[in-house]
Amino acid sequence: MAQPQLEKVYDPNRVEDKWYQHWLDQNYFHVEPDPQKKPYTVVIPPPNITGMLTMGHVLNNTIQDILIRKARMEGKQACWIPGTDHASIATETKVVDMLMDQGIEKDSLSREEFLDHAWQWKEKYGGIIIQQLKKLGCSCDWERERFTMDDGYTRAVLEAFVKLYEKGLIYKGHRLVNWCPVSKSAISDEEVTHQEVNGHLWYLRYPITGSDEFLVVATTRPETMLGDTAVAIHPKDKRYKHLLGESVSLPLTKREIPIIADEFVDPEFGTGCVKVTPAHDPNDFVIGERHNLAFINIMNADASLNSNVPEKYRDMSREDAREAVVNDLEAAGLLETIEEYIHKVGFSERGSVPIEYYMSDQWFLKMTELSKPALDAVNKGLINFHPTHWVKTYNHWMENIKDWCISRQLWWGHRIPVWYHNEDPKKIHVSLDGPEDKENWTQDKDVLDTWASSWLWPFAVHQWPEKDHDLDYFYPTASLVTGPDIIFFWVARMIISGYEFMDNAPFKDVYFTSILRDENGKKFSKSLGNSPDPFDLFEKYGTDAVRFGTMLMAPQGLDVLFSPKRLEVGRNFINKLWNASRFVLMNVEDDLPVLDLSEKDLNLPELWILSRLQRTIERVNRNLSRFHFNEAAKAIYEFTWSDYCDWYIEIAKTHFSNGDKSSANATRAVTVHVLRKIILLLHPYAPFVTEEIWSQIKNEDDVDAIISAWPIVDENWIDETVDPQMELLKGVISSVRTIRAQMNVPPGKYADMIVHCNPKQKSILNSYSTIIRSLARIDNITSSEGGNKPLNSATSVVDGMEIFIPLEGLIDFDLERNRLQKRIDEIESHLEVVYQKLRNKDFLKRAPENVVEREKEKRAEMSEELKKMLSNLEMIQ
RNA sequence: GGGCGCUUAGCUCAGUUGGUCAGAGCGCCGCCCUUACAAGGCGGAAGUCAUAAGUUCGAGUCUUAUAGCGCCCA
Repeated sequence: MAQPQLEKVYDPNRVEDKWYQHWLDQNYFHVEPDPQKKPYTVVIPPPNITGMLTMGHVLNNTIQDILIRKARMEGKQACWIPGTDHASIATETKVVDMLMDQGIEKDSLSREEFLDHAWQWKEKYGGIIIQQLKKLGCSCDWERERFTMDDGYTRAVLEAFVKLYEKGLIYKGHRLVNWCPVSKSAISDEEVTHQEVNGHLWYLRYPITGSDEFLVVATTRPETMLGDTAVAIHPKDKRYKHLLGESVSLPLTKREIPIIADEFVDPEFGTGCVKVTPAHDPNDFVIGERHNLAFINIMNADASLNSNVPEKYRDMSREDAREAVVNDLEAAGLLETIEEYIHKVGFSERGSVPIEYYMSDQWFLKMTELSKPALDAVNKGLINFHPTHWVKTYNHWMENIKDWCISRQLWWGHRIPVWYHNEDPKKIHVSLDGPEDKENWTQDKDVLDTWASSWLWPFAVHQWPEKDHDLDYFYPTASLVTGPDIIFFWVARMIISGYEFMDNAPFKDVYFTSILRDENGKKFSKSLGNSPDPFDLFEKYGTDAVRFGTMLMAPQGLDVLFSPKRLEVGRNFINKLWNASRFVLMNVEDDLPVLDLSEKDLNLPELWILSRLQRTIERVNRNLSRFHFNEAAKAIYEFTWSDYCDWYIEIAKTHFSNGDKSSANATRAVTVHVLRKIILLLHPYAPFVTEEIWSQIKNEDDVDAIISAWPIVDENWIDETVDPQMELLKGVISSVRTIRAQMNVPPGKYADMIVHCNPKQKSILNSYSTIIRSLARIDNITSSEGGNKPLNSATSVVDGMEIFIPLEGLIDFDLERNRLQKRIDEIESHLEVVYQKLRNKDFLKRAPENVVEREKEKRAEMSEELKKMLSNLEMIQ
């Protein structure tokens, strides 16, 4: 026997970096177009350069790695294109904070100076997450790494803008937009999240001009009253109808504002009178346009109040202004009452503060026409969502799509390629390189929304819009793996841009991952601090275990309650596999058996495990092809642990020790063969440990696991007849073990077994008696077709066979009676169900024949077992 | 208000097109350091498949309603 070449416990730290470096050295991850081979492309959802690896990234990128590694093993040109995105708002915020720490105000810098700092920051920190993806084992084609602000990519982004502008799809508008006071920029509808907050409803009295009376309006935002330009009532509201055409005197200001009627007003809300602030509320904006009201912007970019409000309130923050306004109104006796009020407030996703609605000049992209081919593609099945239920969400958004505000008041990003003539700003120039006489023009100060660059990702990672061999070969991509939280931000828009610019879908399948939550169901988030650091987990369990464990616990389409404890399953499995491999290596001769299995005369356990292996390969492939990663993982897990380790290897031990060289060698060959297939099936999930084990068990001239041929089903090894035979063997062994355990037979004591069975069963038992003796700890096996039942025995019935274990002196008859009675009750209740079906004439008439047949068999089998159990019980009464 | 999803063992979840006596991991109970693995082995206990009705010969699975929970959109 060879010495074990593997350590007793798997040590991930010893092998992970070694193999990753080896793969890089061999350049396995890089591919070039090869017309002889099929491409399989995945583009990474580019992580943000400010980002650090989270468990969400682990989940997402492990899945992509699984797809890519499998495709590579299948001999495809598997290309996983990595990269990062520049994240305008997030990065600019980081850089501004960093400068602040150095005592530098952003406003004191020129745009160029600021961008210098930003690029420096990017060089320093922007690559961290890429390094982290390498630790995770991602087999990306690093030679193709892209960044959304690379020169080439930038050209693509600007080119797309110009093309859309020239088609008349981009326009500039003075509109009310979502405004983030922290970033001091517009943000898109998708970047606003609505949350319920406990607020108040303030009832304010507005004096009616020329009267002693008041009109009372209710508002959640009293400070905005400084920008009111009307009070509105419902046209049919009898309470107020007589006031139409009158005006009120707006408190705290000296302005007279009209009382108007508008259908939009809900007479049930508050008093039925609403204040109208057209420059700060989307509904009021519409009313303002309808009634030609004044639009008074009362805020600065940071949401402090501007010079359009009375001096007293100028430069106050909106929070301070609210307090001051309420106090002053109260002092003036104009505050009627305050109610507790729960309402939804829009928050800036980045700034985590309530957004403002803010009037400003912004660039918009018309979406309605653009979205049509993308909507069709998904509904016609040209693009498949997994799970499919996301289609409805997609459709709903696409069918109600609004124009996209693509400008951002930031410096870090793609500067909008629009120039205004210095003499006449109405004259504009839109092009990639700008006007020739640049000195007469001024470029737009704003940059584009980051998503307006990443929506081009599947083709802009190549040389688009240049003619490009790589683009031709690698586009469209195969699958996209991403979180459902960015279905609108990114997925929908990529599909739109794919059809607009490439006239083709960017991918065929979209897999939406689970959302990870903690044990209490809270979404992992930075602000809650409930997100585990993946590197702690890699350290504790090993990267493969984290990958495999995560895949095992991530169901399709549902959220995952993640807990590090659940990764123990993964770690234990990796360790189990490791030790099984150790065992195999300890039991093969110095040179591994090179055997042509088809020439061997194999025994039942060998035929069985090979047949089970085919079923497992089939199950893994089927589930991977339908993106059920957890079920494929489970198939590998169950086969390896339950079939291979618990049964086959235990059986193999008896062959290794019983001296028959030819059968031992056949067993060795099968043992190694099956293990190799397991290793290859598992490789995409757990690349490091499998490559390590593979290096020990492969044939000398075999290539590395990462490029070995992916296992496919070999029909020759599927044998329908071996399963029932093996089940018989396993059933006998299990049932003896159960008797032993329940009768407290000491593990070291071997018992005898007497079996009453049919000739066929007898033949199986005789052929494999060594196995039974070893696994069930039996001395002598006596089998006959019937005869006297041995006394003082524990009994059980397996597949019609009666098993007797004589336990003179050891048997506790009370225990045994209870045991038998319990089983009898069980059979009787099941049998009753079967009888009910078979008594039902409709069942006999309408159910398919094989189903009826099966019920009849069950009736026969269970009646037989019941009869035997009853008579055995009788014996010990 | 509209949409989507979920409810199966103490916990976390599987469960293909309706048809084995409903499964796994963790936890729990008993025995075992059996020369790959105690991160292990063997055995065991544990479920009215949320509730109600319907379709069907037959429902965890299909339909409808109800309740509870979660998410998205307005």
